[in-house]
Amino acid sequence: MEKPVRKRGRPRLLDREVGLDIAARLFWERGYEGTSTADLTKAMGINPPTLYSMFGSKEDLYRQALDFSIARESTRRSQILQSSHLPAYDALRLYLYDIADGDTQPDKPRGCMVSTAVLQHAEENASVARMTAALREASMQTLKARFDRAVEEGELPTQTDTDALARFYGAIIQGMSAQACDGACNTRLKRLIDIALTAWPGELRT
Amino acid sequence: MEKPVRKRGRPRLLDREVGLDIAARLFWERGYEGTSTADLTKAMGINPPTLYSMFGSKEDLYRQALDFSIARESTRRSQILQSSHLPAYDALRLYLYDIADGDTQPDKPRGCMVSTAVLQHAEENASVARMTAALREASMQTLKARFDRAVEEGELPTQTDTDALARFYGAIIQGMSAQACDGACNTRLKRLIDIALTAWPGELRT
DNA sequence: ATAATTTAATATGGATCACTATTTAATGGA
DNA sequence: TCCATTAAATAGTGATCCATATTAAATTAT
Repeated sequence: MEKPVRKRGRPRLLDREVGLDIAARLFWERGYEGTSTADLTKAMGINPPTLYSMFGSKEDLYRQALDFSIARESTRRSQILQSSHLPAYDALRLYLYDIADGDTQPDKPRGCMVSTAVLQHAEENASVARMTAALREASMQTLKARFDRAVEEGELPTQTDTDALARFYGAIIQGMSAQACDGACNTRLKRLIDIALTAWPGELRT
Repeated sequence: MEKPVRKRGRPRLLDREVGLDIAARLFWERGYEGTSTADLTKAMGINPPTLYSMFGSKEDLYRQALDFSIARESTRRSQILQSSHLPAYDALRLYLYDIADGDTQPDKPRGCMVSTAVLQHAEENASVARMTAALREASMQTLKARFDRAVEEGELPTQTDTDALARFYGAIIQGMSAQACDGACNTRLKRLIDIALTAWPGELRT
């Protein structure tokens, strides 16, 4: 961790990560198409040219904001899910609870930022939609990998369709996120999770 | 059914219901914000003033297109769900399968048109979002009412939290619709449903 | 035929969209 | 001090957004 050596030239008024955090929140609340560059520059307190020199384009900024948010919070969630000393069932439960609770910041929207992002979209935004779809697919594969491990470790029946099971709990995350958009509180989301967990096909070693 | 008595004046080139069907499909694929009035007029083969004289505004058209689609297809689905000679479990299964299959028309998108509509949105579209959220809530209440009946008829335990159960299967529909947007086929959606049905807390009289 | 009625087409309005060419300001180094 | 460097601010760009005032066309009634 270097001390930020001041380069020569005019100093930046906006920290890059602060900007990404603001952008991520706006995109999360309003969606990609519902967030204008004017919204973004206003929220960041900068002028349009600054936004474009820092982040490239609206689409580039969206990618960077997603990467930044995922890197920051998905790391914790992945650790919960992959934790080697937790049975798969408990890891899944804590993983889902974490999504229901959302960030520690109270004004931050609950649910998952990518699970319902850019589902319907204008043709011109197809590339953005492909990106979010790929992130969702990756999330499904992460769940599947954990379930495959559970099969190997005898926590799930050997004939378990782990792919289908991953897409089922992926659907739960997507449904939770949709209902969070509609204002559902986290206790309500956790009731939803509790029901979803009764579909767990393996033994419960809790 | 009256024969369409020709009124005097220039005849319409576009049938109202044909226009609503075209609009519904576009809004479904691209979302409310992702569909422009230019997209709509082009697809209907009309000019902007015709669209506004027939439907009022973009938002009015969206409401009418949703009402039209719901009236046409939700009637069948409601009949499946409310069918008096079907156990609640089977009614629910057929109801969900119907959503997974989508319309008979092959090019029509699968999933539910409202379950993931206008979740994130610009502030200026808040009223549209409130409408779709209200439709989703109504759909949840429809499920809950069916489950309440199932409790009365002894198909579900008396202590069943029917509200939570309705929101769980509502989440399934939302997750299905999201995955359908990402290209999931109906057999994959049905596998998802089959897992969700294992969370059914009552007896299976099938 | 002419009028009355209804709808369609032309042409465009103001606002906002994502984005940028140019100029100005603020720093460190020589 | 003066320059090189870096970033911010000004002031827009053409395109597209939703919507409409006005005119032209197509029909029935008289």
